[in-house]
Amino acid sequence: MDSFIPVLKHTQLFRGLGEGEILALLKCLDAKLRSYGKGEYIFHKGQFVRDIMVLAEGKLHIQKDDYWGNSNIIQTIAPGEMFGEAYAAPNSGAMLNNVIAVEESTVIFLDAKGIFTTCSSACAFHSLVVQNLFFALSEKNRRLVQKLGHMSQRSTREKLMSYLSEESSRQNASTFVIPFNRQQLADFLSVDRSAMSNELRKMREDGLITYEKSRFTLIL
Amino acid sequence: MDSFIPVLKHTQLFRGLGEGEILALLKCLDAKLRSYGKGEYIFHKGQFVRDIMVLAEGKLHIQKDDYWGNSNIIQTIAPGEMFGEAYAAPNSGAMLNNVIAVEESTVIFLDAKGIFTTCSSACAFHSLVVQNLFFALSEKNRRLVQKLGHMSQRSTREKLMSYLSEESSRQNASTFVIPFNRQQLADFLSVDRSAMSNELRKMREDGLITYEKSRFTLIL
DNA sequence: CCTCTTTCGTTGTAAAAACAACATACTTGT
DNA sequence: ACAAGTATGTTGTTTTTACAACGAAAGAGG
Repeated sequence: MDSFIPVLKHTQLFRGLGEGEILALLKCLDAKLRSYGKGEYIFHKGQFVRDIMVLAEGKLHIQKDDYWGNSNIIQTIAPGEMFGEAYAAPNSGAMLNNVIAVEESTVIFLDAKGIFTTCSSACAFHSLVVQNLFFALSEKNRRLVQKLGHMSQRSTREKLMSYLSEESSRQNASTFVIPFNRQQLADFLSVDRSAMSNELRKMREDGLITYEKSRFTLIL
Repeated sequence: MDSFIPVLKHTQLFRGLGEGEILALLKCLDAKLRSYGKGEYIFHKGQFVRDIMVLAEGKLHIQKDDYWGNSNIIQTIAPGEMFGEAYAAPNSGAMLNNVIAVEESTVIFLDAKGIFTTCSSACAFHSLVVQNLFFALSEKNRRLVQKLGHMSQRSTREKLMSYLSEESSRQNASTFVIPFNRQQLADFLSVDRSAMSNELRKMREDGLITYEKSRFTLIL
């Protein structure tokens, strides 16, 4: 566990805290580690969760899968990122999505109720953590709205342009790498993979973009 | 302003606080009132906001409008509900959507930075407000994910079923009234109104639903 | 009560997406 | 290096959606 302190130090949740404070907090929050293999489920839809999780290493997808096998990737989680905060509040109900490891991953579990109750060991930094948590959730919120912005586009091409534009401005470069393969990008945008592949080709023919694998360049 | 205290008492933000405490907080947070006519904009996309707003009366839509005149209703706001919390954090960037009054409405503005800094008048309940804020944001988060669930459905029929099912279970009744007219529902689900109307008829013919205006009944 | 405006349903057509099927390229493990 | 499995691109067909146009119904205001 201690080996992940350097990672934790740079997470949104523990921003502004020293190593000693983090160590104390981990105790307060009854931190637990668990590892997952590629393709393994961290959570199934319908499960009840009262922990807040931080990804220590690897890569996760939060996704909604339907009866017919269609997936929709709600969000990707990179090391240092948090997930499940939206379920930390009491009366949050069951989880609405699946959480899956897309690579070998290690997850840190923190007891959520410890965050809202002042702990015995007099952690004065609790309020800072709550504030950090709030900021993180607020950022996630804005990201969800961004994604809704892509999904609300009517055509596949518009969805792609919306997503690629955002990614370009987020990475502040006209050439950038996206964290998806084709199937995953299609799942993320909720479109058919082959149709999307086709549309990408047309967009390239129309001189809007060039690409190779997951590296895209927006033209003009 | 004082006339809205009873409303505020039952908001998520001020849950658990007495009237006196709310009154003190309103002072702390430099509360301001403003009224809007039907169709008037509360915020335009691109604006910077550092306030948290509570709707005192009326009805609002948070929506994304594109260049070609398509709207996408991200969320509807009812009296007592809060909006803009996702922009309360510093470095939140500009607002991504428009906020529009769909009826005559009154909005309360609260200075966000007052919430995170301890105030001079020693409001001990600040931490409770922060916690309330967190819970509210977390619920909004889950609602956004729900909406993403509808939008990720491939066909109009599936989108409708997804939305109507949720609304039915949320209102805990097989017959229920939705807060949209046809155009608004179409905007909410990001589909064409006439095509949606058509699909609704087919669904009725197929014995899945009945409806009249905004009152729907799920069959079986 | 009448007129003007908005909402809702209906239809036909053109465009787009889903789907299925397959070829090719690329990975991974052995 | 090989084989098996996975990812990507391509194409044709079927289904669905967007769009446009219009008439009927409902509502608002004088």
